[in-house]
Amino acid sequence: MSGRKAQAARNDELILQAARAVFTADPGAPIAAVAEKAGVGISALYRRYPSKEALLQKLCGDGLKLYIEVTERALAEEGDAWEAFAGYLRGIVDADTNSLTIRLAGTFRPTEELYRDAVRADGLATEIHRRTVEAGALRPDVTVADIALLLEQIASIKLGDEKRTAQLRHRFLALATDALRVPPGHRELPGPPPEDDELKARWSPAG
Amino acid sequence: MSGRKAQAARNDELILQAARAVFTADPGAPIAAVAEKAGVGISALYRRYPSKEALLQKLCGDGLKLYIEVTERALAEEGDAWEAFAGYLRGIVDADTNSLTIRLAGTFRPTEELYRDAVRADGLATEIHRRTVEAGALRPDVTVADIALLLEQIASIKLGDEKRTAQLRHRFLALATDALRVPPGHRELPGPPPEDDELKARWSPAG
DNA sequence: ATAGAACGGAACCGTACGTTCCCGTATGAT
DNA sequence: ATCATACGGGAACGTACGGTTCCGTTCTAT
Repeated sequence: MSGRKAQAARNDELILQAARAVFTADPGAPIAAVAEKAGVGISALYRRYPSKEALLQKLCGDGLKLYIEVTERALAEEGDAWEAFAGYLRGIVDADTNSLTIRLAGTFRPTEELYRDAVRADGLATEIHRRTVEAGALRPDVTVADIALLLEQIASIKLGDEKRTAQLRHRFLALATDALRVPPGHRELPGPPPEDDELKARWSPAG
Repeated sequence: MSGRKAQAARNDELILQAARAVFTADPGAPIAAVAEKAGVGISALYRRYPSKEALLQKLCGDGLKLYIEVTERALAEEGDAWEAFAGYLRGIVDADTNSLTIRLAGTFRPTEELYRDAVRADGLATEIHRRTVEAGALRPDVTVADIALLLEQIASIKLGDEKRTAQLRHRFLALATDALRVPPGHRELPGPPPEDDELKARWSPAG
């Protein structure tokens, strides 16, 4: 495969990577910025996606699938429950799906498929949380929603280039992790934990 | 004092409160939203501030002064060093100055006064950090910049109304606090801590 | 009554961005 | 070699948005 077909296939990937990078850095970025970053014209974008919304849905869907993948991998681990959980958290931070999936919330209408994947991701997160609590490794007053919100906070860190940002995120993840583990005696956490409804509400158009 | 003068004086305050509320909720909000929230016309705004930028500078300055006030109050405390520090963190979260001061970074040119206050705030934060570390209450591998970035993360939480948001922020502050205190044995934090330069870089127009 | 301060809000204008359209170009078949 | 065509580049279009200005109105003090 060469010539036009090859360029088209290469552009497919180029555009997705550029879009991911651009919108991760700035969720409100114009579509022209994506084209420029990808080194292609705007037509190349519109040939593949009928609108900006469609592109965002695609990116969000991919992010969600990656999230699911990482979580499933963590659930498959058989060793120490705490290590599996800590590795899961690191995996999510590395995958950096929260920056896109969540910061784009409310900027487009979720598709049916997106919704199904979100439910599945939710179920998996609940599962690994439950497993870790039951193993007595994760403090039981921390809910799944707490973890979700914690990961969002870490995703909110953005300083310097990509590499530095990742480094700092892992630094703060380590700090948070110290607080999550069961051994030491903790004070009771103030206030009720975040509810699923509260987190979901942000996906409605009037976010 | 009554009539027009009274309304003018009332509007001064009304406008500032509205501006704070609106820009805290959405740093990119239009100026018309402030006028509407304050229940006044746009003229009332432009009579007091020559431009949007001037209003933002005023808000930012006020936030910085409040930050300084809270920190000074914490430094004045004579009791347990850890309790003073924990109270300081809660005070900053309550004052909610980070939402404005930091999220507005780069959207306007900092004034000379703003710069001086920032330096002062920086000094005070360093002082209370140093004091707490020296008292052996705060883990020594956590820097002032770490604390600053941590407070930013907590300020990034925004869920439901103002009350609920404050509640959740305190919940996660409590979690983070558990990780900061000295007693338990921690793993070494990965990656170098954030540098002052990194944090300051965001204030340049090309943020 | 009248001058003038304070306002309300419509109108103006520049900008930014999603989308469309036209044209050049390289490809692959004839 | 030629040609029909798919593909992509990027200018151009239309629209929405938001900062700022401006004018008519209202209310106060004299």
